Amino acid sequence: MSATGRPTSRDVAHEAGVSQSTVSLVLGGKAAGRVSPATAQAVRDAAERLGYRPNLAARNLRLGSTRTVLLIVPTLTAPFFGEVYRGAARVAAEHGFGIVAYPWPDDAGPADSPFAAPHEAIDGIIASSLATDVASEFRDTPVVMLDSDPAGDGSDHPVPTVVFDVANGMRAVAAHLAELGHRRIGHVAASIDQWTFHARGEALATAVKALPGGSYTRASGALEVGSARDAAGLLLDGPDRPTALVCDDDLIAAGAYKAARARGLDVPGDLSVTGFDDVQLATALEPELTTVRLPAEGLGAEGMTSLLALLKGGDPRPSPLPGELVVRGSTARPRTSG
Amino acid sequence: MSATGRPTSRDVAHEAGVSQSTVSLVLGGKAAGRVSPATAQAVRDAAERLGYRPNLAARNLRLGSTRTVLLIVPTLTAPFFGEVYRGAARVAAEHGFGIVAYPWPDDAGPADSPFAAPHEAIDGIIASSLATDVASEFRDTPVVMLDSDPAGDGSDHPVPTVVFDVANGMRAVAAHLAELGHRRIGHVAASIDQWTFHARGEALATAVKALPGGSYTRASGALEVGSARDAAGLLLDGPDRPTALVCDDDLIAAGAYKAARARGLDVPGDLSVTGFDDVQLATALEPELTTVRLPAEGLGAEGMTSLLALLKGGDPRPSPLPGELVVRGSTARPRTSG
DNA sequence: CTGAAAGCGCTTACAG
DNA sequence: CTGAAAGCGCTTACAG
Repeated sequence: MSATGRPTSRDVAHEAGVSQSTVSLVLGGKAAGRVSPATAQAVRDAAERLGYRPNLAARNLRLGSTRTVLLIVPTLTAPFFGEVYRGAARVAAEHGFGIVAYPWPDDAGPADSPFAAPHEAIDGIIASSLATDVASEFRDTPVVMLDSDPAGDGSDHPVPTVVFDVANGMRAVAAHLAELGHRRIGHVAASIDQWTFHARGEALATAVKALPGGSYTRASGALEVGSARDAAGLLLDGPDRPTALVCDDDLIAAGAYKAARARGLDVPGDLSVTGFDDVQLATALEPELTTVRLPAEGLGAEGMTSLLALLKGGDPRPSPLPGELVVRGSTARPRTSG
Repeated sequence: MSATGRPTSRDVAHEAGVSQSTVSLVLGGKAAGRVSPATAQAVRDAAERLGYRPNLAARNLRLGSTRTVLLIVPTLTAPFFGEVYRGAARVAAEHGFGIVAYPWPDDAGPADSPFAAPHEAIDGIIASSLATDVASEFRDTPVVMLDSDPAGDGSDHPVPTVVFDVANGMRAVAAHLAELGHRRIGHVAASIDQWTFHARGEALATAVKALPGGSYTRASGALEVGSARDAAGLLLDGPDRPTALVCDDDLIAAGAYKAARARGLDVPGDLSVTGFDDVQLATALEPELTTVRLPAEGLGAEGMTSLLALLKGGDPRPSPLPGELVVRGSTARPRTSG
């Protein structure tokens, strides 16, 4: 056995009384028709006795591939990214790949790029909800972007990008509110410079303004309850108070609830509120939140599928993933319909 | 340049007109006093021109260490684990280690153990909130457990374990409620077989029963809003309705809010409610939730510190991390004090 | 100050 | 059916 105490394939070979290459063949599953069943069994027994596990660094070096993909997310602290991971991991597992999650740049503390980290031994990258220009940091590593501007950074080397069809989701929200009779619609926006929020805002403004008698007002704040409450308050205290508040995100909707309650407004009696994403919070709130469910797991799965295609030399062009309006208790006809 | 297109240290050597070992010395930061500044600079320039990045599989194989630690968590979909990751990653980065997150067994889909995955090339494992007996799966890989039974599985080979002092947290909740005048206290428990929930329940029951006139009732449900609402409802509909509901978790408290509202009970006027964890939801609720803040980031940091000690051959015995009672709007004197 | 060489533990042609 | 050998790209004594 080696000095470190960890057995190698040589140790197994010695134990089984065969050559090291035979061990490799057997344990690599390439023994069929090349090694006698008895020998193969002896090798497996020896490996078992010694508690042998192959050294992956050696295998990776030899094969020039790690069958591992790095999933870069802005934070692990949002449930959304856990679902993205799950979807990517499922597809990866079906193809013998593993996924490693890497929060960057936020959670990691000292601004170390993924390539300062030891996980560099990877075949490809899925980057979620990051600015498009980070793709250039990855040099020649194949990369797929998630939830980013599909138009890319305008470079001549477009990166495959999987997005939600958030515009359509916002149009569904606007249509739902319009059907209930709402015309004065306030938008509590996230003041975050990300493609998805720009797309949400644009789609909503366009849809509301296209409504006969539609009026669109807007205030924005950080993606955080207190800030969202203040932004919603601005809209509620302004002239021509909106009868409905469309929020860029479920957490922002929680802030809108607080602003409403602080002013003695009942949701949905006096004010309808909608969210976006449909995270767990949406059903924890009272009343439960009308929102747009985004298939986060599907995003991860589609991202991994595209990356696999890319690794095979293909040129994937993923289509946007549709969201789904989920109507719950936070929307109703406006008291003074008009 | 190699056939794969990725430059190696040989390529850099050739470009710079030096030997491969000199390249390794320079780029490995071991050139001081051994390589002339001019040569060193030539090497760095050549590496830059070629876009050279070292092959980590080769380095790992040579060094026998990956300086990478696997963080195993039951799910990535809870914000709690994101914070654990952040704490562990911070300490790891300070020591030149990287952290790789691995959800297991839940999120990964097909029940593949961490050792079926390609990430096996690791130096150690931090396992959070898993059953203690999984530690035996890891054979000779150094492992530290987080948020698990500190007594271990009773084997002769105890695993270093970092926990929160949840018992003390529950005692603080009980003391807070007792001081407000509550005596009939209901416990909405999580029906999950994990050390932390057993410890929470035991500490609360003991503390309440020690109160003069104290009465403890209990109902349990899954860690999910609807199930928590039903469990809380059971307690509220029973004889001698409790004046306060102590919940095992913030999400369960959201369920308790719903049960109260469904019965026309005001929180905190008619019913005080407390949570545990202090996740984002706690301040998104209305009223904001009195709860116990658990230092999740500290748990990750302490776990990594213990693992580093273990890797150095030490015998770490981490102490429990204290929680902190955070009093907000969901607790008040009972209407009929006594 | 610099280079030739050994070797980490695998996989896979190749020879027998 | 089995084994000897090359080589993946590094790091690090060792020799000069």
